[in-house]
Amino acid sequence: MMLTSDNTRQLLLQSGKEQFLEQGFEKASLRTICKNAGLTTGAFYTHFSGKEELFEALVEPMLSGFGVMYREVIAQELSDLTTGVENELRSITYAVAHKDEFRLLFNCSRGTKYEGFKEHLIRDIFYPSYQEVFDRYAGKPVDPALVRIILRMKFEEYMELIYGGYTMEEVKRLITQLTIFSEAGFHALLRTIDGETMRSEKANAKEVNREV
Amino acid sequence: MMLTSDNTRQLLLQSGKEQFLEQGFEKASLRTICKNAGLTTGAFYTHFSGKEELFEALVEPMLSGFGVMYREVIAQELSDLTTGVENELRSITYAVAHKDEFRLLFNCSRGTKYEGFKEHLIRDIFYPSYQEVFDRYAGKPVDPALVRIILRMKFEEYMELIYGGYTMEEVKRLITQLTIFSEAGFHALLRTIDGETMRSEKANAKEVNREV
Amino acid sequence: MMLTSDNTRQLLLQSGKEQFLEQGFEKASLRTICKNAGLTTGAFYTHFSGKEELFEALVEPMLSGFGVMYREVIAQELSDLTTGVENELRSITYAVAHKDEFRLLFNCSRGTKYEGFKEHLIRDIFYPSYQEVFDRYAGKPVDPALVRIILRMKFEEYMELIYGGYTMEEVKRLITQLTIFSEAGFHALLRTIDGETMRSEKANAKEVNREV
Amino acid sequence: MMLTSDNTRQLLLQSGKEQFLEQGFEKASLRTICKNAGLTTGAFYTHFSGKEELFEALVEPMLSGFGVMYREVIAQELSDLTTGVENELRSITYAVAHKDEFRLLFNCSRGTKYEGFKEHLIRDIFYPSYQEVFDRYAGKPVDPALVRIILRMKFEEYMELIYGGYTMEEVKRLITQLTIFSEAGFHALLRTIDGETMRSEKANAKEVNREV
DNA sequence: AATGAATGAGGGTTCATTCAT
DNA sequence: TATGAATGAACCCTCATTCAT
Repeated sequence: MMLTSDNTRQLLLQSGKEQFLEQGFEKASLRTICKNAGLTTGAFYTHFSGKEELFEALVEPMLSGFGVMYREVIAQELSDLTTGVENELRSITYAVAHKDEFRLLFNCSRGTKYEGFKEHLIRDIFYPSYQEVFDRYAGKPVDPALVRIILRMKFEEYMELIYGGYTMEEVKRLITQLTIFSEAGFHALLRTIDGETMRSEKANAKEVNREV
Repeated sequence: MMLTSDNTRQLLLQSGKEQFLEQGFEKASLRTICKNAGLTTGAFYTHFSGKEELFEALVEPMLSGFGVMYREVIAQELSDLTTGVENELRSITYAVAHKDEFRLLFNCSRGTKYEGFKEHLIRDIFYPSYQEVFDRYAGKPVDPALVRIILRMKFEEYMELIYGGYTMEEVKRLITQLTIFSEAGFHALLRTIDGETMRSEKANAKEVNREV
Repeated sequence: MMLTSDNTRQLLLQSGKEQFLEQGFEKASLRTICKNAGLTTGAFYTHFSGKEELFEALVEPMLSGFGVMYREVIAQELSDLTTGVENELRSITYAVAHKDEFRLLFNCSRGTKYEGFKEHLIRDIFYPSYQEVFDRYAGKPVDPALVRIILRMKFEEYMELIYGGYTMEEVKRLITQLTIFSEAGFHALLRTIDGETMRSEKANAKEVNREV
Repeated sequence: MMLTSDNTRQLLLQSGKEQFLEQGFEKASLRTICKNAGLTTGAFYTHFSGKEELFEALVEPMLSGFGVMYREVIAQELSDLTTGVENELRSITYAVAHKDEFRLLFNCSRGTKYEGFKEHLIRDIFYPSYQEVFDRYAGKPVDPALVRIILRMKFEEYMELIYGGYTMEEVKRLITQLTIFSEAGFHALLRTIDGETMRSEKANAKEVNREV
């Protein structure tokens, strides 16, 4: 009977995920979710306190898992600036494994407490560490506007890698290439900003290649 | 007076815009929109045929204006590959002037015929010309996956430029810097892909700077 | 200007007739009626006090005309029992000339004070005189149930003659034939009821033919 | 309990029937129907998918029952021309038992898919077989206009028998008498049309009586 | 005589949630 | 655990009518 209960809960989670992905949280009908799960609306409330709790139950495990992973990644990122590709690959692998939940979080959460989570993530979680990494990497404070923009671009890069339907090999190759892209770009930027444009091209160019 | 009618329409558009931005199209209540405009729900239908028409009236003028501008920009882009910065600036300036409407279109249109417009824009409008520009620029076919990703990054760059609250001077500076970023990145990418990584660093590095 | 006014009124009457015939009184929309007449809803109220008055204005002239005619017909019917065909033809001719209005009255008046008019007409207007004619014709009281039924049948006969799309010649022929039908039927009925079934067939049969 | 559910459905059917009969389908208010049934409007949708389904639930069982019966009746009618009275009695008995539903169908169905059902019934269902019966009975093609009219008269005869509030004995007697009426009338009509008016009165008159 | 914006009530329907069973 | 009937508020929308202009 424990099994039945768990099973029912799983059915509801699955059906809820489908509806939320398809319709968004607000438009998704609890009736439809229950019907597709082969249950009545009444039964739903045995397992969840309401529509929002169902959404939370879908998203929360992924979120805490992501939090654990992210803390490890950022620690390593700060201790060793050359671990970029592996860390990114690790993040993406996690995200691909939780594709649907990420989509729920980013695209289907209007009306839940996770509405605006993407902005929160970027501004309050990613940005501070990103700024720190950039500052260290550049050896001096980098324009926050540039960091913000490049962070958002990186975020979008991830999104396409996650949802583009690529194999993990393709993802790995693309990450490698995009790291070349980003780091070469960043270096060129630093040179320009420093007014060092005409200086030490060789060294910089070599560095780019070495890092990739 | 004549003004009353126009005025009411404006009040509804304003109130609608606020509600749609705040709640999204589906969740936004026509009652609330009307109440905030100081009207009964019945009065609404003197001015609009329904909720969706109100949304369209908010978004359509911006869209056709954008279409006109985009056709000009892309024509120039194809005829002269070095006009990037000005064209981008022009696009962004337009978008900043229609901030709210763009946000309606991209973030608040679920349930309207504009749902999925962002994907349509990227995939069907921007991507083909973007691929063409990249192919010409590289002098050979570029991996579509890379183009897609870089396009999405560019798109996100725009988003931050539009919504980051920057002055136009800041935007101009940032675009210039980000063009350096992108083009340097792209060149580095081409070199890598060509297997030319170890060769002629100087020439390439110079080229990057010349073009920007 | 008097002409303009009359004209507008006529436009509204025409448009109203069409809508009432098509949708019935209740479902017919005053907005649509006005729009089809090329007017605003406000203008309507210059000419009519409301939706129901428009309906009345369509039906009332025909009704009083019919009342005048009917009183003449019934007077003659009572004074000369053999004038049936001419009287029927006269009634039908009138009805055909006011087809639409009759249809409004009988089929489209739900929600107006004319709802139930057909029942009123049959029960309170036609039935009493019909019973009287039958009683006189039979020379003794005829079963009211039979009179009611035959009256309703006759009424339906009229409906088909009016709305069947026949020419006036066809109508005339059909009335003549149906009079044979009705009178032969009625005579047979009287004989049966009288228990005179086996008697004086010849006389009765002759009488039938003579009367037609 | 189980009864509660069925009970509620019955309450809604009853209340719906009353409102539909009183106001017609379109004007009848679902809110009123529910209120009279002692329910909220929301509860209604547990039992019916909408207003029209409630109407259908009232009318459909009667319709299919009538269809079954009618097919039997018409089969017998075609195989044995003298079974008229019993068949009519059977039809009327059925109709009397479903008085309200017939009225819903014929007088209260505007706005439903049953709108125009009476015309359909007369034109497409009854008329063809009626014409056939008449043609066989006469031994030659009978003027369709006459058949149409007499059919409509017969239909109206039924209406009065159903709604006149007669006992079944009265109905039986009236049908018998009206069969005499109709058949005598029809025979007279045939004689006239044949131009045999002056000939063989005796034979015809006898035939009439024999058949009735 | 005509406009058309505005009213306010009501339309059918859907919703997340509750609760007796 | 699960049912599903019931709630009551809210949804978008349409209506006949009014009235300042």
